[in-house]
Amino acid sequence: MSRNNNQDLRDKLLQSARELLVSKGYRGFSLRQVARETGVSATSVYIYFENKDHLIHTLIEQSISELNERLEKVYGSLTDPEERLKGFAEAYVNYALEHPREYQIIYLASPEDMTRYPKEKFRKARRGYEFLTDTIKEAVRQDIFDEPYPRTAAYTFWAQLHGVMSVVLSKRLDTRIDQQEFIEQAISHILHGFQMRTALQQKPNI
Amino acid sequence: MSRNNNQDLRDKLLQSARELLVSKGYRGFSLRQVARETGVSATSVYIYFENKDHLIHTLIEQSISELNERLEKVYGSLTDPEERLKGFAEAYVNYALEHPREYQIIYLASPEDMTRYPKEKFRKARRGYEFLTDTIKEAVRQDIFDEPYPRTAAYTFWAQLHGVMSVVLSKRLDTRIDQQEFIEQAISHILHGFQMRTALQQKPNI
Amino acid sequence: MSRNNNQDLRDKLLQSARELLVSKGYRGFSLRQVARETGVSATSVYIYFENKDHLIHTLIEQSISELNERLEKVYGSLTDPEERLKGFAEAYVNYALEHPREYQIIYLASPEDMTRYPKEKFRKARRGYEFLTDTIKEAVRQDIFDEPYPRTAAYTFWAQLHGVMSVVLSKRLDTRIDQQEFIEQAISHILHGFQMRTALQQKPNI
Amino acid sequence: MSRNNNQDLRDKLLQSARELLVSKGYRGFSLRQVARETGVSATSVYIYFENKDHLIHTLIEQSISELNERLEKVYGSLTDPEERLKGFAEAYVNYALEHPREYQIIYLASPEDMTRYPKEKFRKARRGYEFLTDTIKEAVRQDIFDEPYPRTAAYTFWAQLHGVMSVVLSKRLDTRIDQQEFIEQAISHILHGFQMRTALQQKPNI
DNA sequence: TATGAATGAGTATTCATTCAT
DNA sequence: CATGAATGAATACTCATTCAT
Repeated sequence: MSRNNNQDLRDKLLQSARELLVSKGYRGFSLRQVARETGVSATSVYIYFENKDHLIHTLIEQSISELNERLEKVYGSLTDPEERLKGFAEAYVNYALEHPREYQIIYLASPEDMTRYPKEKFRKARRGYEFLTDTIKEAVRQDIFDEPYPRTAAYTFWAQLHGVMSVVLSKRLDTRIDQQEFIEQAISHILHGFQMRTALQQKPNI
Repeated sequence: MSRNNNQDLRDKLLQSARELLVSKGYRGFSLRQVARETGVSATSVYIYFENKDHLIHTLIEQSISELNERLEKVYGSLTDPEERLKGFAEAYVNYALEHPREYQIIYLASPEDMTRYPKEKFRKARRGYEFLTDTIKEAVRQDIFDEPYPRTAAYTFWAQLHGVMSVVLSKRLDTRIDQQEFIEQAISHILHGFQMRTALQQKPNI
Repeated sequence: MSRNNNQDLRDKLLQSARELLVSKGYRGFSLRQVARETGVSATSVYIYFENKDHLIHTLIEQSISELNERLEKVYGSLTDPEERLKGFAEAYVNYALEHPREYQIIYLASPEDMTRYPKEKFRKARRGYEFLTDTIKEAVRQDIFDEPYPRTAAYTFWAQLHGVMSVVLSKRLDTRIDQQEFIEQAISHILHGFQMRTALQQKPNI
Repeated sequence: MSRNNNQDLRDKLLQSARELLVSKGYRGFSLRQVARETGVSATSVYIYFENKDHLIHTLIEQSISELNERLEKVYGSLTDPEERLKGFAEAYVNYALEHPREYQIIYLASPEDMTRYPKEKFRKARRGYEFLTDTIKEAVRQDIFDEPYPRTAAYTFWAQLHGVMSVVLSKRLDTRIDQQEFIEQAISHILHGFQMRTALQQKPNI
């Protein structure tokens, strides 16, 4: 019971933190604000989190886990490499659209900033890349793609998607452009960028 | 002479600000820090910049202008759409690599955050997109690309590149991946993503 | 015990604030000064008062309450309107003389300045006027005074007294004038100003 | 010519200062503000005024002079003591109503605050009291009033008027009270307070 | 006469964190 | 588990004033 309550408060704190972190930005974020929002004393936050960075780190980890879970689901439900890749792209985009706060938190702090916390935790984030790398490797094995460095390609894929969602969520998109259309076009471009490398290189051979 | 001195200090302040803004992030950035770093009283900053936002805005504007100039140079020196597009990508990437601080500043603040400064200035940033849009339109005219929405495609292109350089500069890249290789691969993917859309759609026709 | 300590510090802060507010004026008054004077960190003030205005407002309210209490006591202990009025004048003057700081604080900020705090609280100040108005009304009923607008007359009475004490406390009085004598004369004038209006108008009738 | 220009700028500065001083209050008042408002550099103010206090002092002196002039005019145009006193009251009130800013400036700083400037200048302010004292003395001589201490009575008169106008200008008047009515009543009370003292004391004699 | 540059001091306020309870 | 008290450090910004030009 008490366990439950504690967990509750911890979760409430994380929830408030999430909201503040993205709504008010890194600048407007403070433990005091989090405590105030949660209706608890500022000191109480320290019962659940060592310090500010620890709280933020927890937030980042949670978001990364959730995103990874989505990618894992795709990985488990599809087998064709091309379909999987498309599935990854869609899962990624949907997560960003459905949980913009959480998504943005993932990219909030770079490893550099997080001096106070172990880099080891950042490794965990790489699980998502493994699904991607694995899929690309499989595609190469099946002669669908021609990627000499699958891991590099996986990072490429991820980076391109990130760029797209980053532009969308930071509201930097030209008002004359339809968001939905933009995302679809982008995914289409990115996927075809992979497929076609093979085609391109075959072209001259013909 | 005195002119020179004044300009000097202003520039020095901007320089310090640039460094702090990216190294310490939006959080650790403060006018006092800038002043301290420049070896000048905190008050002096206000002689050259109305307030914090004004200083930051100047920084952003400078960076955007410089990047745009580079793109313009490419636009002026190349005529073939595909080559131009490649040139844009390379210019973009090179700017980001040569001036990582300036590059990151461009994406530091979203229009949302900059409440104190005119949105009109953000429009200026769009000049780069015009070069891109123009080039893609030309490619479509020459039947090289098949893009129904050139402007959307331009944003797509830009967003992908941004994602790539963002990953590079925030040091999020897996240590086992060679940065140079990663960037080249990424550019290659992005460019081919454009070219091949035509090829793809022709494929079934064969 | 701890209760006591807290209340103690709060009171000490209010005390220092009172002194500074009147001695240095609205200008020289600052929370930091208050803290310094109280021998406490500047931040500590914010534990007891939301902000500067809140502290000042508390000060004003306290003074008004105390003055009103004195008037109420007079109201309760005397019944004859003329004697009551004289009692009011004396109570008012004595309060100003005994608690010059508190008295001056009452008139420090006009409703205009206090933008951050509810006007509703200013209404509280009017309780004193009610005693006056009531007394004048009673005098009119008893045919002692001939005041067509008792409320207006109450404000008149109050304003005249305020002018007198204001001159005394701001040390604007000519050095050749005895303060005690000045106050007595003034009260006498003010009271007779009320009584005599009736007399004056009766005169011609004779 | 240049003389003229200089005088112009000095006057403009005083004008801006007057406006700021009362509109924004003592707190919002600053030399920089004055300079800004006048469209001149902050440093320029120091050409015409030694420092902030000197500027403010000049303002106070000017206002006092103007008020005294009005009283002097009344003194010169009326001879009957009672009429003169009434004339003084009306002149005083009218000046406060027509030039609220200037009027309030007179009472802005008490001698205590003006540490940086000679008390001697405050003596000048007393000229107004002399007209009053003189008039009361004359009334006593003509057996109209019975004031043992004419100078004290003069200060009494002045203080009451000040209280009245102070309440009006600081907007402390109850909204249900008509300002015009209030002022008239107040003047009437104050004047009768003088007249009637004689009457009162005669009364018992009858 | 007028100004731009520069500064030290000061202001309100917020924050992360510690400590005793 | 939870909190109130307390603080040192920091921040943006404003100001009065001086100085060299």
